[in-house]
Amino acid sequence: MSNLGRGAGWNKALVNYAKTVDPKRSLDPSVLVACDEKTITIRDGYPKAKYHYLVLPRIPFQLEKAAAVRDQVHQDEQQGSSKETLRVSGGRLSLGPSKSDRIPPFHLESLESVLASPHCEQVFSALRRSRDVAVDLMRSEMVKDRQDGRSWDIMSGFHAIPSMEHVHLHIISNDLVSEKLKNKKHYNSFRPDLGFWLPFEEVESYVHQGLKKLPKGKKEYESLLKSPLVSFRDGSVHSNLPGLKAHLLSCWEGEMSKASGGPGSSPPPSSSSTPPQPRQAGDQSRLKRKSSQATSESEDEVVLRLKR
DNA sequence: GTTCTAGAAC
DNA sequence: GTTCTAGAAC
Ligand SMILES: Nc1ncnc2c1ncn2[C@@H]1O[C@H](COP(=O)(O)O)[C@@H](O)[C@H]1O
Repeated sequence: MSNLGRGAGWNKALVNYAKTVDPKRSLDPSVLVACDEKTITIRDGYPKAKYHYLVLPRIPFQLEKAAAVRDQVHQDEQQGSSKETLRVSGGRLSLGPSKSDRIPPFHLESLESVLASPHCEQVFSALRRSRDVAVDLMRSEMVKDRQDGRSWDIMSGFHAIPSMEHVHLHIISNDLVSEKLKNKKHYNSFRPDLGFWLPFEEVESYVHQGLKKLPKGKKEYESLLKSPLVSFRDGSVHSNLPGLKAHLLSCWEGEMSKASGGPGSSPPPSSSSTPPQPRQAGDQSRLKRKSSQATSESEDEVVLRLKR
């Protein structure tokens, strides 16, 4: 388990987390945020903002039987199979969990494979539940960490083309202020207004519409990562990363110091953001300036301890 | 000379 | 994905 960052197997780290049998026992509390029957939420190992979690469907992922039959019906309809086949698969007699009641692990390899899976509704249903929990936990953590008890926008979404194996939902504070944000690809992959970042609700709506793949192709998404360094805050263009990072820090500090609507006031807990309209390079705006462990029976077992 | 980017890693 | 670092850019 030594080659986490570099070397062969670097892209398997999240699969290992997803396979954890007893996360509360075997994962360090500094890593584990929460878990339930279907998902596990961890802290991102290289956070690209002040707060950054990952929600992973667990392996094995147990299917709800009634829903699994619906999945099968849906799949059969799409494939035009006979009702005879449907009766056999849907009417199978079985008692208790069995291997055939689990999502085949390869369906969970990536966002693309989840979308293509007949079980994507169940995966997204579990992700939504855990997303909501994770956002609440992150907000609590923000409040706890600040003397003034403020919190700010939290985004949840996917990278259109992920690098790490196993589908993972990013939950990330919308500041993008982090020492670990080191290159253009990092920034553009989380820029909410570019198109590589896919808000959770957007992908969820694809699932509900029955769309089985993303609207754009791989090459198209990848080309977005090479876009110039445009601030998601005000559309300003930056000629290098250190300059952009200084700008992002000052924007966040500004947001934190401006007058608020009162004690405890914070932005609505929406997880998407509405960015400003991109501004044309060359106009007169600022350009290129140098530089508590839950007990066993709860639905969502919250592991993150919130100190008062 | 220092800062910054971007490609190799067996 | 990360780390390391050569050499481009300033
Ligand atoms: N060993 C690791 N442990 C925890 N998180 C990781 C690890 N390696 C990479 N990550 C994170 O996994 C995420 C993968 O992002 P992506 O595949 O681009 O959606 C990134 O945010 C990384 O910081």
